[in-house]
Amino acid sequence: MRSETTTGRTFIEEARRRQFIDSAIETLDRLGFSGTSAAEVARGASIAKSALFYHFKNKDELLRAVVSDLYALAAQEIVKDMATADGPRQMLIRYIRSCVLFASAHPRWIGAAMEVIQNLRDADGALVFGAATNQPNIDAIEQMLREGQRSGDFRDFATRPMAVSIRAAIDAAPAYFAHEPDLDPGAYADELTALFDLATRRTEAKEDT
Amino acid sequence: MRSETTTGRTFIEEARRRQFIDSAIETLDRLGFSGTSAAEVARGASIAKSALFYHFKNKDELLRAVVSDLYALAAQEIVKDMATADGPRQMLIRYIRSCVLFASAHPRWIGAAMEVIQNLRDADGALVFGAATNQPNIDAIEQMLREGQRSGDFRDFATRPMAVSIRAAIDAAPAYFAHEPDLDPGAYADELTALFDLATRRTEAKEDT
Amino acid sequence: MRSETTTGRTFIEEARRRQFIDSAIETLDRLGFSGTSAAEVARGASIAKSALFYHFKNKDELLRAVVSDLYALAAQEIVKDMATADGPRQMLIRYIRSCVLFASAHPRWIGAAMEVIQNLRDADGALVFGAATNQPNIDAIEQMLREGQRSGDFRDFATRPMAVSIRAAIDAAPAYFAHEPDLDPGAYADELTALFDLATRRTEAKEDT
Amino acid sequence: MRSETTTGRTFIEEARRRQFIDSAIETLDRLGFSGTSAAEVARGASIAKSALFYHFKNKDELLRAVVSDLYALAAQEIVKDMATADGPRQMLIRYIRSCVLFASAHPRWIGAAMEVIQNLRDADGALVFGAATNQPNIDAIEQMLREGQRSGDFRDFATRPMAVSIRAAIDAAPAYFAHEPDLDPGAYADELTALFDLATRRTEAKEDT
DNA sequence: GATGAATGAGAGTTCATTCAT
DNA sequence: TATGAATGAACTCTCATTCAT
Repeated sequence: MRSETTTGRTFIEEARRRQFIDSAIETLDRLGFSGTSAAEVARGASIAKSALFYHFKNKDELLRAVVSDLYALAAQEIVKDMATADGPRQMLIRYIRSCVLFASAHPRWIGAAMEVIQNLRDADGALVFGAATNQPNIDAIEQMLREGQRSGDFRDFATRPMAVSIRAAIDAAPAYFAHEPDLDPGAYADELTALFDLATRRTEAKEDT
Repeated sequence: MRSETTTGRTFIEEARRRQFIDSAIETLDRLGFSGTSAAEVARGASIAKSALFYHFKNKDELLRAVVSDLYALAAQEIVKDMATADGPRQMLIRYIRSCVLFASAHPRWIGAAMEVIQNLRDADGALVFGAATNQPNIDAIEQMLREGQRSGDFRDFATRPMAVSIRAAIDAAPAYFAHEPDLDPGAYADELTALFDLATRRTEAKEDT
Repeated sequence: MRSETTTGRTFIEEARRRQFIDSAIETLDRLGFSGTSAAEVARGASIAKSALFYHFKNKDELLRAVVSDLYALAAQEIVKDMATADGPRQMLIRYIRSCVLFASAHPRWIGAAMEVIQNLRDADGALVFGAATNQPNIDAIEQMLREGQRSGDFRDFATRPMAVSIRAAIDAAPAYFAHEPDLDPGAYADELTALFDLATRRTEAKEDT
Repeated sequence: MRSETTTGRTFIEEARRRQFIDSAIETLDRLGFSGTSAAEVARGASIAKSALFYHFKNKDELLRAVVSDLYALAAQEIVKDMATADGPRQMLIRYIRSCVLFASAHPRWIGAAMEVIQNLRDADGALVFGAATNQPNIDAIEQMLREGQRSGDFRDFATRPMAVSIRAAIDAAPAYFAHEPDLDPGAYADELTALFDLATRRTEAKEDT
């Protein structure tokens, strides 16, 4: 009977969740994972601490939401960017560029998410967003790379170390954007794409850009 | 009259410090930064918790020791490895190779140190091992790169993004060594050196952008 | 909308604060300053120890409240008593009498407050209620004495040692009331007023009470 | 066989005890009772902490020694001063004067002893130097007062409150000497003796109650 | 005699979470 | 829905004391 979004939550409910998530992002960025207490998040949102546990089952669920909301947004934007890419080299270039520009658009959110990814653990001490979380990203890159090797666009290299390095280079970018806001993200993306294009392409035929 | 090491500590004192540091490394690796309580570290070392505070002024000092002991060892080994390198390209290759092999020799220690570096904060909430800690590494890489550009061995690229990416690729390695112990570190190093050699060198007899 | 007292606290908040303060007084009286742990105070109030830190920022604030609440009450009562005093001699007599009777009404509270005053130190090791706390009392007495000397009611003596001794005699009283509950406070006050009246008054004219 | 003092301790033993006691006095004066840890006392004496427990059964015994050594010295000096006093009035005056001058000679030691007297408690929470410690002093004063009343030198007053007040006035002096080193102790003593002489003596040629 | 090393008990404080209102 | 109040578990750290050397 009452107005609901597609998530099955009321608008007000949705609004409160966003308030808490936004405050969590800001707090994670400012004070880090272990400085991010429920009290601090609630204070930042100007809502009572106990309300947090009405909207989220527990603190972990809030932190997970910080990560998953970001992932959803990133996936959507990056997929859109890559839709029109043509050929393995362009796909890789588009992927790197898209990731870097996304990072430059949300440096603090990404920083916050990284705090959670690197620190949030379950009762056994295992990382909640462990290797399994980044693995799909790396797998996707590896698939692009193997595709390019099969098509002859890429030289013959071990795909795993290359994929890991590409992902690492992308993940290193947001820290720079966060602390050096004058950096030109486009130029930064250009450098990264050039780097990995040179590192991956087949070198025989030499008349490319 | 009493036997002392070069640090001004007795042997037994030195031994206890190592016990605690080793236990801290193991705990950081297993439970992460926020799971690493003084009680857990002491339990791992089978020594009373209060003894920890006899050997270290406080918990932070123990954690700092985890990092600084590693840094001291790494610097020593890497400098030794690079001593005989000849020319910019070889120097970069040696550097990367040396770092990767060092990482493969101490993956858990490095993982533990990273937990501390990314999480340990002072009373003001500022990271103790902040940007200032990794910056020297990146600066050193940048200097190598500029040297190579001046000598004509390297192509013309922005040195900062390249240095950041090199460091990121190196830092991403230990996580893999830790969880996939069958990985061949030498082969991994070969891939990385090839990657960045291709990305940096002046391409023969040609008009690169 | 919620019922509040003049302090800006809710009634229930105010009630809990009083519970803790009362328990602190009882504990200070029974076990002394260093025996008064947060755990013991909470146990005395039959409330969880952590609740203490919900109502008071820290233990020091609780202890300070023990003192300041007492001061507020004492000031109020003594000022009221002295309002109608006429002439220096009567003022001094009223002051002493009023202080002694107040002490006899709250001997344990005063003892508790003295524990705090004599022991509570800040981070630098300086007494929180240092000389500066008692000084105003002594200054007030000195002013009365000088007034009486100017008007010719009091003989010529050094005001400082006299004021210090008056205050000391008053402060010594509650310890007696605490341990000898049968003592008649009125008689005790009479003795003290006689003592200091004789010690201060001008002796020439001899037809006073 | 080895050289011993009258206390049954060797010279060196005696010397060490004094070192610890002196350091304890200094520490009590500087940091107060609860700041006076065994570690701090040992540091002040530049001796290992564990040595303290070789020379004293426990910390309490050290603190008790701070008090009892002072008492022994004080008793000796005051008795000597009073030996030649003649008549109740002179005796009281001599007593007050002697105490005040003694206080001015050892303000810090007295301050330290007071810290112990007011704070040291046994396992049950009872003051080790409780009422029972000061009582003899007060009793002695009371006896002087009663003597004077019997002989007709003193007027008729309740001896207990008077004795308590005299003792309190004496005890209040050292705090002033400690913080105002320019104060003239002789003058201070003169004021006190005048004060209590007037308060106690039979007023000439008159019909006091 | 004297020391460094070790320990258990307990200190103050924080925190995620619950619950009556 | 939202809040103030409360709690138990856990945390870092200090302390008096002991003991092998």
